[in-house]
Amino acid sequence: MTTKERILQGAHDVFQRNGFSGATMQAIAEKSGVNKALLHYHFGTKSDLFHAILQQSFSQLLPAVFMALNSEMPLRNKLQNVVELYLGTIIKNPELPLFVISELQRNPSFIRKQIKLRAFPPRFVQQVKDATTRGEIIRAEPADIMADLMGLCILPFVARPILQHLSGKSNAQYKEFLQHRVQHVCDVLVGGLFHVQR
Amino acid sequence: MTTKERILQGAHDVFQRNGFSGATMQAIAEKSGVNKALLHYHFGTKSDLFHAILQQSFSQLLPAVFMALNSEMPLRNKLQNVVELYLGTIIKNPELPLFVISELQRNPSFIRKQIKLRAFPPRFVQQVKDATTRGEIIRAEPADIMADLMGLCILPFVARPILQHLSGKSNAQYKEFLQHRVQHVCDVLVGGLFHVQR
DNA sequence: AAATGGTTTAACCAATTGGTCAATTCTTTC
DNA sequence: GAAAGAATTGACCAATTGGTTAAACCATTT
Repeated sequence: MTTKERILQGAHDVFQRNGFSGATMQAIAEKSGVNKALLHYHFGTKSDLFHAILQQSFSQLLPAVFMALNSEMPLRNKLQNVVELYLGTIIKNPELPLFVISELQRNPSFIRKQIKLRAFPPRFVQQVKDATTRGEIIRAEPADIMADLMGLCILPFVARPILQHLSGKSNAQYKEFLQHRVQHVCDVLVGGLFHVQR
Repeated sequence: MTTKERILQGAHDVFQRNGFSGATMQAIAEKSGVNKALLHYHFGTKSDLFHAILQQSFSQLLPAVFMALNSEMPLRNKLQNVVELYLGTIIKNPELPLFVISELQRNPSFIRKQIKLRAFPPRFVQQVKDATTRGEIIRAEPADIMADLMGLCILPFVARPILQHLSGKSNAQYKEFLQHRVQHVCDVLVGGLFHVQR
C-alpha cells in the first residue's frame, strides 16, 4: 500500500466520520501515520483532498445503481434487483449515504461541476412511462420512484441511532433487522407501486 | 423579540446550515446582531448553545408524529394521517431532518441523555402486531414501518440537490413535486403494507 | 561515492477558533 | 437621581487551524 493510498484511506475515514468542517488535516495525518505537510505535498489543499474523497464516495454509490436501472430487465424485477444492489453496497459501507448527502447539501455546486449523470436512465424512464399508461403501476414519475427507492434503503442507516434506540435492538439485532429489510423494501416498493392483477 | 430569542434564532440558522463543526460563535453573533461575548453570557459554551438548538429541533419533529401514532385511529388511516403531518412539518422546515440526523449520528450519546422517547408508541405497536396476525398487512415490525415512513418522507429533502439535478426540475417544479408527493407516499406506504381485499 | 530528484519531516506562520474579563451601558428599584 | 443589578461590549488570550519552507532523508543513476 503506497503512501498516497494510505493518505486517501485515512482521509476517507476522517472525512466520512466528521464531515469537511469537522475533519482536520492533523487528524488525517495521524490516521494515515504521516506528517501533516505530506498531505499538502501530495494533495494540495484540504478542499482538494476532500473533493477527491467526495468524488470517489459518490461514484461508489449511484453509477452502479444507474447502470442496473438502465438494463433491459422488466420493471418489476429491475426494482427488486436495484434494491438488492443498493442495499448491498450500503451495508458494506454504512456511513457512505449520510456523508455524501450532507456534504452535497452543504456544497451543492459540486454536483453541477463534477457529476456527469444529468438525468435518470432513459430505459428506466421509458419503462415507468409505459407502465403508467398501461395502468400497471400507480401514477408516478421516475423521480418519485427514485426517491422511494433511495429513501426506503438509506433511512435505517442514516437514522440508525434514533431507530435503534427506539426499537431497543442490540447491535446484533439491528444487523439482523437490516438483513431482513432487503426483502421488506422490495415488498413495499413493488407492492406499493404495482396494481394487483385481478 | 427578546435578545435571548434573537440569539436562539441566529444559532438555529447557523447551526442548521453548517452543523456543529461548521458553525462559529462569531457567525452566530453576527447573524443575531450581537456581540460574541453575549452568547457565552446567556448560553455558556458553544456545546451548551448547540444542545439547546438540537433539543428544540428534535422535539419539533418526532413528538407530534408519535402522538399521532398513538391515537386510536385504525392503522390505515393513521398512516395516512402521520404522513400528512410529518411531511407538512418538514415542508415548513426543510433543513430540519438532515440537521437532526447528521448531528445525532455524530453525537449519539445525545439520544440516550436527552431524548425521553424510549419505544414506539404502544398503540401503534399493538396495531401492527394485530394486523400482522390477522393477515391484513405483510409481515413487518414497527421499526420497519417507521423506517418506511420516515425514509419515504425525508428523502426528497435530504437528497434534494441530487434529485433535483437528476430530474432537471426548477425550484418551482420541485416544490410542486413535493406537494404531489404527500399522496404518492400514502399510496406506496398503504399499498405496499396492506394486502388487497379479495 | 557523488550527484540527482523525489519523498518526508520539524519548525514555523498568520489567521481563526472558543472563551474570558474588566469596563461600560442600560434598566430597575429605592 | 442615586444605587444596584443585569445586559452588552471591546480588548484580550491560549489553543488550534490550514498552509509554507528549508532542511533532511532515501533510492536511483552515473
